[in-house]
Amino acid sequence: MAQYQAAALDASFAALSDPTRRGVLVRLGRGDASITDLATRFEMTLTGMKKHVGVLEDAGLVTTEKVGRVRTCKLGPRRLDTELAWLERYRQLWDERFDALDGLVQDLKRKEQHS
Amino acid sequence: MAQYQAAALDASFAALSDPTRRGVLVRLGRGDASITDLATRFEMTLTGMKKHVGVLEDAGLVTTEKVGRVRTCKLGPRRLDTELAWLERYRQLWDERFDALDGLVQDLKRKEQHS
DNA sequence: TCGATACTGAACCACATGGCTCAGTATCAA
DNA sequence: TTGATACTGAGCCATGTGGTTCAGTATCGA
Repeated sequence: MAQYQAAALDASFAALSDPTRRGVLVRLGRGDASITDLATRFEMTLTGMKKHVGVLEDAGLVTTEKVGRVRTCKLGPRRLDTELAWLERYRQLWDERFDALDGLVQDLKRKEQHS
Repeated sequence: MAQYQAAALDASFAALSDPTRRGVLVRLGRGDASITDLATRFEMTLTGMKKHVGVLEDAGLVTTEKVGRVRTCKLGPRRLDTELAWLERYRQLWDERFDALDGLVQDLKRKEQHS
């Protein structure tokens, strides 16, 4: 089951690894926007912005619809729940790991006192 | 202030966008491991694995130390808190956005009933 | 109808990525 | 001392990325 989500995580984390794309997501959180709107705001050519939107769309984070000349972009169906869950699980692992290390250090200190 | 974290987010999300690297993190959550350990488990050459570890190290997610012939890898200082915070903020935006849309739909329905 | 607008696709560029091999170097163990 | 082990670095390859320009096509508005 975990494997089925691996590709989705690959795509969404890759999509999030670019500051422009993170910016686009935040911008779309405040309202839909056309490619031109986004290209203007992020000081980029239409073509360049369209590529970013394509990446976000492939990752399911954005959906677009073209009406007339204008392609309108809006937040997609994915709320990044899987990604959040992964990070939370990781944090848990991290905590456990460092707790274990703490325990080990305590052990060592105790042994040292008795040696 | 947000800008200062942008590069860190770039690096960590990029590091997380590869399934092997996510696997390495989980593996290290269960205990430290050498490059050879990791290369064996993920069926890859030492050189290949070393590159992955390098990416994780650059992102601050892993630290390594070489003792004798063996380089031991362990979880790094970063607990992915910034990344988690970003995703949570995004999810909030997402919720607000879709609540707003819901409101809009309600409005439209109401107007339609009265027309 | 005609100009302006909005996008689209192909093609190019420099550079990064994810893998590999191969040829080292350094260390351990017998 | 010598062989095995563990890594390291250079360099190759195919592919992807983040941007561009340029040449379209489609639509809108006067």
